[in-house]
Amino acid sequence: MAQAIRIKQASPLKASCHKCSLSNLCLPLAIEENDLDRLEDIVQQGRIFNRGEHIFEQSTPFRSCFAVRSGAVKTSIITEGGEEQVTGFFMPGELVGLDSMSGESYACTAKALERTSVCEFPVEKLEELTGKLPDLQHHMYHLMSQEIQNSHQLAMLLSKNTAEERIAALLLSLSSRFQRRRMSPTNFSLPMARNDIANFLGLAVETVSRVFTRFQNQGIIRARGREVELLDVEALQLVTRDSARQGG
Amino acid sequence: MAQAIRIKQASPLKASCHKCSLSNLCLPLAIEENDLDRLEDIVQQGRIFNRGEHIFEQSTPFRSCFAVRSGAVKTSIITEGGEEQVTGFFMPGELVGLDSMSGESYACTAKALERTSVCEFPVEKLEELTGKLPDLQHHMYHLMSQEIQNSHQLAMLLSKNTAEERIAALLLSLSSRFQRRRMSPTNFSLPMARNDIANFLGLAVETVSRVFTRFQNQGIIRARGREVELLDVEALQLVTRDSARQGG
DNA sequence: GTACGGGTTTGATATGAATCAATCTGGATG
DNA sequence: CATCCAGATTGATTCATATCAAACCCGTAC
Repeated sequence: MAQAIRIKQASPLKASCHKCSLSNLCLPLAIEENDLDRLEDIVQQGRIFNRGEHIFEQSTPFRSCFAVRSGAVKTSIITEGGEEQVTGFFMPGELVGLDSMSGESYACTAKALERTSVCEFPVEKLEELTGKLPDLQHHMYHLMSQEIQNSHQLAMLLSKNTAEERIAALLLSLSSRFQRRRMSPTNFSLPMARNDIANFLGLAVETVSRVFTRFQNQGIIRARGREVELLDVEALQLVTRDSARQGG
Repeated sequence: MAQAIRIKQASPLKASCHKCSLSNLCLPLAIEENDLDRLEDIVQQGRIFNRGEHIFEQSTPFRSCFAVRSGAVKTSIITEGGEEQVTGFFMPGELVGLDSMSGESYACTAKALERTSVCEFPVEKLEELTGKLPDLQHHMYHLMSQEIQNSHQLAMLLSKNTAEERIAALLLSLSSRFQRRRMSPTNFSLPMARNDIANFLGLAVETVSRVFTRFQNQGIIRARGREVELLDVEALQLVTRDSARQGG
């Protein structure tokens, strides 16, 4: 018993990227096998967060980016008026905090949507390392620009698409992300509440609820609480492209 | 005299960051005086674009980022359906193309809104250089995360704010950006058409027009075509905060 | 088991902005 | 100078979604 504790003390914070099952999704995917050690040197095995706990909070000093290891994370910004705007959902292998690399403090709050574990990358060390490993630097640029594109995509969705289109798009996005993680793309459990979906997509909760039931009545999905089954993926894709049909 | 010419010939494509009046806004602001040469080594003085000309086009091979030198640029993405979504406006000193650093091809189209000159930074060389200059690398991270934040801010505006709030926010954003460039913050000429504003803010042109006249009738602004005068900046700020007042 | 409460669903009504339809303006062109 | 045309404005009507209000569902606590 005392020994178990001892062992933990021996390498208390280091995570193993070599052994990590997410290495093909997360930062390791960018770098050579023999450079992995250097990444491991700077990674810290973060602690586990229970549902609802903050991983970091807006306006507190910015120290690290976090890779989701298991669970799910939601990021949001709070306005002066106290309103919340959900800016993203993050699944295992995805990096949270890239939007904060511009300043002294976090630009958003990150919250665990379920029991979640993360790996922590202190920025200073990360920047130092990316200066030495061009591939890693390149990958960081890649991730950040991806994040910009995602956000533009979201803006597009918000400004041009109907409630149904937005929700279909979200379901499909989640679906493909589950698939990349080798989970069922048609049968999954939403990590977030209706409320978060509504906020993220710029809708009222009631509207989200209504669209879910409408889709259900049309036989496109089956939804019971957070459990969702996509019965007709093609139909969903058709919904998202409806705007295109009319527009072009 | 002959000497002045000689100097120009010696570096036909090279831009002078040393002498550039935008050096306190653009990439040079990040780096030491004595490293400026290395930045100059990779910059190419781009050509001048007339109103409406493309600086780069979506889906064509991604080669470079561009700093606006004079004029103004609009970026937009085109959907499969052919719809356009304006994703941003760029003023002198700002870097265009950061959202494309993730892939082989440009993620958006950049178009000159007026007669515009740019400096070109080939990505390969830029990445190489940022690997050597930590300050420059840091600044790139800074710019990209800023871009993410901007985009989140836009998403927020689109999902939570009324037409009036969105337009007030845009006017204030432009105002402060003009100010940073030592131009009047209250008296400027909009580089973009109403149509672009509408598209960017997720509104119909008619709505933009109506809000402009409404603001005008309230004595908050004066607008004649693209010429705009902000008569009551505080009132504009109040408009943007109205949502906060009600929400919190 | 019963009571509680957050999250969700359903229904009725209100509303901001889109859409449709003219009209207007001002700069470019012959 | 008259014509043209894209962009901008104004007005009337429609519509998707917010809002308000109530009921429901289910896991948790007592």
